[in-house]
Amino acid sequence: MLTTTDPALRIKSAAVLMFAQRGYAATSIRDLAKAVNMTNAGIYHHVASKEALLAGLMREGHAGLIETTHRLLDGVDRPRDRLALLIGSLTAIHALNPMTTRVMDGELRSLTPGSGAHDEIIALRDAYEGIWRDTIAEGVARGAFIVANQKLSRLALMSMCTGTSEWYRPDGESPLEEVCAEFVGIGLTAVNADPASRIPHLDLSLLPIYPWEPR
Amino acid sequence: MLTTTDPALRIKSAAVLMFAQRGYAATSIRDLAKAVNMTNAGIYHHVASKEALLAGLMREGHAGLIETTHRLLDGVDRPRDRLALLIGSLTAIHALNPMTTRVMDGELRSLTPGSGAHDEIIALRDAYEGIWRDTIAEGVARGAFIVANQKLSRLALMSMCTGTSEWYRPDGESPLEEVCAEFVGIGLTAVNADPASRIPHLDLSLLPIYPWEPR
DNA sequence: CTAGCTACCGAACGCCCGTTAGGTGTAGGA
DNA sequence: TCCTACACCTAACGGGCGTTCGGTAGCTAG
Repeated sequence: MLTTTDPALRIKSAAVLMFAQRGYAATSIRDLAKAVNMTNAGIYHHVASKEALLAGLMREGHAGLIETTHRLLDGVDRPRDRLALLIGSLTAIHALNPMTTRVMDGELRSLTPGSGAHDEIIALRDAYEGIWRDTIAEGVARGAFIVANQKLSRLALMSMCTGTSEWYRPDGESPLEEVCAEFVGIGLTAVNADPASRIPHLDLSLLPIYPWEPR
Repeated sequence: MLTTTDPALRIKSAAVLMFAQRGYAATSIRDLAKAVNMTNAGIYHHVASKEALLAGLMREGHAGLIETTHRLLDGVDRPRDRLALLIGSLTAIHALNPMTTRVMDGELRSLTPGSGAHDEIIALRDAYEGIWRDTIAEGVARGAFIVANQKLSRLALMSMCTGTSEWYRPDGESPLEEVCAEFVGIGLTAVNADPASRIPHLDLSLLPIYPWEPR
């Protein structure tokens, strides 16, 4: 329950929390309504359907991730620096928005296959993965990375980053900067990138905290 | 739908498939019954409840993982070798049993909190994580590993391994041996283990394929 | 031939689901 | 003062849910 006045945002906030914790299928409109002090019918004044609510969260989530990533990488040329920013930002966004990213990463199966929303989210996810794919391919082509299998390396690194939303706690023992630095270090050595030269600084304040992410 | 004659096993097999693909909450007993050519009532001759079915899969899954791990590590003394076996086996078990491991990793939230089953699975999961924790701590204590933060390194590596169940395909471009070798390499360099000495061989045929894992 | 067991089925129980139709109250502008 | 727009409500719809009860068909042992 958030202190925002905008009811649509309060609904999104409660929804992303419950979808992340119990799962979409296990969350009823009535549960959601109770969390924002409405009746089930009241929800439908702000939301077309339960599935449209999920689709909206996932669409805006992915769009924000892609937009932020393009902004961060803009003007960065060296593959090693680009990969460092990809690893750091994906990790940090998962740490800063655990509920939203859990829904983004885990609830694709809850969108009706073949519906426009389903295809749209898949396209967004593929677009994001394409940035990683291209970055690694470019690094290998330029001789900046040496890997046995590009796809394997990418999947290993992305799993490591996305896993962050499952365990990171802001009041835990390791500050976010340390997590990102550690993961960037692991990632760069995993692709045999030059370990000597400086790693570009990642300004965490440039990363999105989704307005509906529960506080 | 499996060709086994044992109906209890056919139910487990269909259940783990549907739980992994749609999620526990989105799978009904009637769906499950249809998949094994029974009526909903017929299921209850073999299973006490829907939740007991999930709990059984998770309990036996974790128990098999822990038992296999202890067997693999038995007699292996050097932390570097132990960690290599942990990484390789966790990766391979996720690749060989994608449905079971997805349920094990993702459906803990579907067990009623405070129920015996819920606490039991948490204890099993903690026991398994303890093996990793102890291995890394021992390696650091003995000077075999150098890490900034033990918990961070463990979580990064385990996320990488468990992610395998989400993307690995037996008919894909990389054979399982390559995946394991690659991940072991990434993991050992992540903890700054001695990169020179030989990595112990992991016999994939020693790893469990759960009898209910769909084929 | 019968008794008992296993493996089911048909029908129903009470409950909860997503969604909708139609109404109510309130706030702000003309 | 009336009007419109918004933000919600009560009540209900058809349907699916997990689960249970009371069977029944088929097999095996005595």
